[in-house]
Amino acid sequence: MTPSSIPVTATSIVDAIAADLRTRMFSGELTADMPLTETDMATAYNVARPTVKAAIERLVAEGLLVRGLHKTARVAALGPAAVSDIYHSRAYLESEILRRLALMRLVPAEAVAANAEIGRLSEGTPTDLIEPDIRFHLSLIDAVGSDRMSKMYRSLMSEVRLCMNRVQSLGLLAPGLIHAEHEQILRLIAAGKGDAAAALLDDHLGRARERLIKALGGEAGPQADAPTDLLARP
Amino acid sequence: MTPSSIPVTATSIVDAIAADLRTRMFSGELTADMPLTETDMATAYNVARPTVKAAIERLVAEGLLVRGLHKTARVAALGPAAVSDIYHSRAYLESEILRRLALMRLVPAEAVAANAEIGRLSEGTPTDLIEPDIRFHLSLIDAVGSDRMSKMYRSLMSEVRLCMNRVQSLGLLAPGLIHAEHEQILRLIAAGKGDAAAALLDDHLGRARERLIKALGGEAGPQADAPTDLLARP
DNA sequence: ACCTGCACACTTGTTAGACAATATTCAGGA
DNA sequence: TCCTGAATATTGTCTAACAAGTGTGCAGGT
Repeated sequence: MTPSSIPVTATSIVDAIAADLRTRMFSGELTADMPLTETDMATAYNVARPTVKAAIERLVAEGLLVRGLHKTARVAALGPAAVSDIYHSRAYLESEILRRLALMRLVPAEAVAANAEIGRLSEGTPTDLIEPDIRFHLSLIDAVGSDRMSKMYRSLMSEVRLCMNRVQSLGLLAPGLIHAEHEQILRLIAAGKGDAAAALLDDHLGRARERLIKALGGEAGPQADAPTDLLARP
Repeated sequence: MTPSSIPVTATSIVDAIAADLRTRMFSGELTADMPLTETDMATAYNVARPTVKAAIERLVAEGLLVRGLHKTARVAALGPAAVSDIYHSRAYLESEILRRLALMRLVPAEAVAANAEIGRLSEGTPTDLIEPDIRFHLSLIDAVGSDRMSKMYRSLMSEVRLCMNRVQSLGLLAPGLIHAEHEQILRLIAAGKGDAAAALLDDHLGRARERLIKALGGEAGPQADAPTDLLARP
């Protein structure tokens, strides 16, 4: 009796609620700083309070929600400092990955496919770009086959998505330019030029970071975080 | 009224139990594959079952415990494949960090102090080396000032500690050699030679990984994981 | 007008007990 | 021997409740 290739998904209620909250946060239905009271959510989902409590605690561990002792959980309001940290971390992880891929001349097919999808987008569709862009970067990480690296990068990307829902309407993404830069990165990997690929990715993510910070700052977000930038690149 | 520099620590029972379990796992009191039944732990800690349940779920999220649906949680048994993944991930994160530090010629004082502590150890004290060694590597990561990078690396190091309790008695660590390699890494950072520092760290962690895998394999650990190695370094 | 202190409502932390669903174990039969 | 099925153990979830902490608003005094 050979098992089917599609794995059976035994999912608990807590998993389901956490997943639903995630998608609702990514879709922008749950905006930053919105309070998520346990009793309210318990009635809304028709489950007991401990159940939603577990789901909330899981999302807090992921960094998507924030809460203090005896305080109600809120959707994480990622300020400029947090966005800076997230994108710098992305650069740290992914640039090293590019060096390793370049050593092996390994260009993941999934990355090529995702970037081709970006190339087919017209210039006027900013939001549709997010998903294939995430797939592009994730496929590079996944290509090295490290479960932990993939998990860490996915965690960073979930925070990115949380920011993105606030700037979805802004046309700050240029599909053509991004497509070209992605292709250049893949070319450098294929040529074994790890240093150049890492440097280009640094610029690529650095510009995205600056655009995102500017977009978030323009809406007068929470300036509570220390605005001190991380290490400067020469 | 300026707040004191030491932050107030409001800790819940769940936090305390999770912390206690962590230290007991690191100390080797809780060995690999040891089952942690919720009811047993509830009576042992004199708390209700949901409380220990929350603590268990937190440790599962950290990767220190593993559990399936309706199955009792067990201390993670990190096999050769997991150790390989952990150390490769460490190398990915830390080598990129070394490049950034080298660009700024930034040698963290804490790293110097930790390595000096290693230097003062005699050759015959293997277990005392673990703590300052961890401090050395953590201080390098912390020096870039990224909360997320620090958190991710700390997560990896907690898994390392989980392995270490199984090979504590083995004298597979040579303080003199490790001290010398650490000092060489710091020298390369001070000289701005990021590539060389990253390469040396790769060797440093690579050898530690091989020794650890050999030590774990010698005790006939769970060979369940796929033994396929990750990307080879040329 | 401003600050202090207190009572109140709201929310979370934790407990107790219970039932359902699933895993594991072990005994019995083909 | 191997498979089947019941009994046990353990977890998932719920209900109800109390304890403890946070924040708010109001009264009172300076």
